[in-house]
Amino acid sequence: MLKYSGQIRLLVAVDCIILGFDGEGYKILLIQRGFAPEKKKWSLMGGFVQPQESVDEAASRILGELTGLKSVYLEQLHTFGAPGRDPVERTIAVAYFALIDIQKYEKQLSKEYHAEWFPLKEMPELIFDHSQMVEMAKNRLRYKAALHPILFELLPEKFTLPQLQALYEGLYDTTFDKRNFNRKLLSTGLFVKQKDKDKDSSKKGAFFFKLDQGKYLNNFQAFLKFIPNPEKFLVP
Amino acid sequence: MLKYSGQIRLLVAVDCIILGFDGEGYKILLIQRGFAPEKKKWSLMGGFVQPQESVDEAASRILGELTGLKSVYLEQLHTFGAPGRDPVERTIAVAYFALIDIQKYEKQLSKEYHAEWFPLKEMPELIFDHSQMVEMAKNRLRYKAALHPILFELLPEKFTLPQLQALYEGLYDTTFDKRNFNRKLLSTGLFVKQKDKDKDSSKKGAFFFKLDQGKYLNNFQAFLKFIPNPEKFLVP
DNA sequence: GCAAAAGTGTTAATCTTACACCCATGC
DNA sequence: GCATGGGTGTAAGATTAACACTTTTGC
Repeated sequence: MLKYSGQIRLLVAVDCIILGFDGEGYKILLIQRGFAPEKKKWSLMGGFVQPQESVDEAASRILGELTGLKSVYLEQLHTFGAPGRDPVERTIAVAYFALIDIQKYEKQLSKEYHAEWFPLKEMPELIFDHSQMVEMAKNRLRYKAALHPILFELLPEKFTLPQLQALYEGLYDTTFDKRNFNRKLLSTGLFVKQKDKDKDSSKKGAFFFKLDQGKYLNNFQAFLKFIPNPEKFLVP
Repeated sequence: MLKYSGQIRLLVAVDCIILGFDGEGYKILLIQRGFAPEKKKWSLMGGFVQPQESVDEAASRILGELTGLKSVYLEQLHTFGAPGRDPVERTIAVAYFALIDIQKYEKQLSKEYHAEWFPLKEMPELIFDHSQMVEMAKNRLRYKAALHPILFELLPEKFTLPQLQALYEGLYDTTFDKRNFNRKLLSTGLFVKQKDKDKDSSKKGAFFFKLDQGKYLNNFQAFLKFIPNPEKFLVP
């Protein structure tokens, strides 16, 4: 089935930037590369696109192999195609980023790949152009989260307002006024207050909220200003 | 230099969505495919990534071959990788979109490809998944133009406020109040009023403006709300 | 002199921000 | 009883949106 003669064919890989939140801060899931070159160095989880699967399917498959997760938020980020980016052989990398709730899935991580969660701020040096991919994923997430309710992909079903605020503050590495923050978030109407409280992180306890799933799915495209002064934080 | 054994290699193509504005409306530059399958059907300008060039370079090269243009706004859009998208042979397509000022460059179009500008709203059926690519490019442009001063890539050096308004109204297929529109745009401080007027499109004539290049380059990332109620128009 | 398009200000409503105190509880 | 973190309201300022008339000039 090779019919465009005279053209070269290239390896096409998928690399996944897997970001998580554990209630404390952002983490990234990395694997220790098991083969040369750069053996033992840390790397994004990746793999080659197979003959019968789409690139999107390859990304899902690779994410599933590492974490056992299906139906995780997964979005194509960017394609990296410099000729020398993989020294072994020219490879085009399509980068995807995934958002997962670490607490929910921690135990499902495959042992096979020596995967480890790193605090995003203490990420080790990565192979090839993977650091650049992570940087781009961070920017994309900041951009998107300023406008769309995407960060809920990182939270458990039930969450508290202080947790939510920590999630936003961690992403933008800043602090927000909790009165204004709560008012803005609640005004979206996306949340349903629960009767029970999270008593783990304070004496008084903070009420749990759940997403109103119907509104969430219908309002994802809603263009909301979740953070003040977005221009300070965003890179287009 | 084939060292990742056992993996298949794929054709990697670049397809360019070339959008222009001619003072009247948005246009898209298409070529008539010169070979089977789908010969004579309309198509985006594309080509294969060559051994020594990056994917970005391939996009620039392909754009240059068709239009003779260098230093045009060109941004990677998305990678399309379904197995059957090109019936001839499996090909991964990295789509880019370009913005150009038609009036400036009209005459440089290469004859070689039977290229033609179509009003974006009267675009013919395209081969493969190219229509989907165009749809995505439109959404991306709408999204980006609502927040960043990107549409100036479509205008000549000197432009008038009514032209600018037509540019925005055309993109969102709506109308804006000209008092509010002018005030909002001018409040960005990105424009320098000229002494001369454009007398072609009205009797009274409209003053020309130029971009303040310094501010434009420094403020591109500025996060401005160029259109009211963006949530009505945007798809994330 | 009139048709056609350019240009210009004000007001009301809404949204955003800054800011400080009380509440509930575990220890 | 006190330390810790959760929860709430208001007022001033800024921004946005709605709205109509005058100006210029080519014909």
